[in-house]
Amino acid sequence: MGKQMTEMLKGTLEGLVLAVLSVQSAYGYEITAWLREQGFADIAEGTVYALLVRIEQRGLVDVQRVPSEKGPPRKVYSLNASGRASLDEFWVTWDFLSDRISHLKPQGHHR
Amino acid sequence: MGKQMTEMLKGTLEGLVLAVLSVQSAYGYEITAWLREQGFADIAEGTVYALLVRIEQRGLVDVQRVPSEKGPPRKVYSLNASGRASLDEFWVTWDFLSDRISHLKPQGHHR
DNA sequence: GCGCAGTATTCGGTGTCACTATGTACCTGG
DNA sequence: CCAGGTACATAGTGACACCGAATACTGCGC
Repeated sequence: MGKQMTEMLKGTLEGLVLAVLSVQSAYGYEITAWLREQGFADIAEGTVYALLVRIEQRGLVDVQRVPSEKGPPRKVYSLNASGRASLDEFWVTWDFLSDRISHLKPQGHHR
Repeated sequence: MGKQMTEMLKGTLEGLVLAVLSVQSAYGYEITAWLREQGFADIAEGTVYALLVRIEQRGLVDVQRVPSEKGPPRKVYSLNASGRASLDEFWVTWDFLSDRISHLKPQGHHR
């Protein structure tokens, strides 16, 4: 992963995960695998777990331990009301930032 | 500034500044003022100056001291070849990330 | 002439975040 | 038994934006 990507993920990775959880509950290993499929090939497992611990401690998600047939019990996270509010905020912030940045992109002005 | 914005600016602020400098050379105070006009109202002056020092040390910009009629001499930064390369990289990273994130954005109207 | 506001830059300390590296634990197949 | 996939946790590191304060140069009003 490039250094630029590492820095750019700060803040956005949390939104990304919240957005995923808003669609469907999921557990850490699953989310990591999904991110890798999406092209975040080098995302570190530890990063995702740490993020999940963080949003749990902030009360943005509810957790349920679910036994797995294939390994240790899973911690399934689901977005709660606080989490949805935080996700809404994320979209506002993202829209603002992405709007400002797109204005600066050379291709932004068409021929 | 919201905490979300603070985190999201990590990595993107540098790209933002490089993009500004690709249009025209500028000095710190000027860049800060411009950012504030663009809606980054609470951007910290110290943040911009620290960023400029950083990209100077990485050799992405050339610097020229220019006397000011209104205060102490200005440090005018201009993007060099390395800086343009780094900016190109930034756009690649940005496009990738913003593409993944936009896929997750609910385009509907339900919540 | 003196303080004050606007201009312009610098710097030490803080908190947050992604990454690295490693460890633990559970299960199945060879 | 043990190798490999599944699943989670965490101590330490580095990078970055922020805060607060300091420094310095100028022109203006009093």
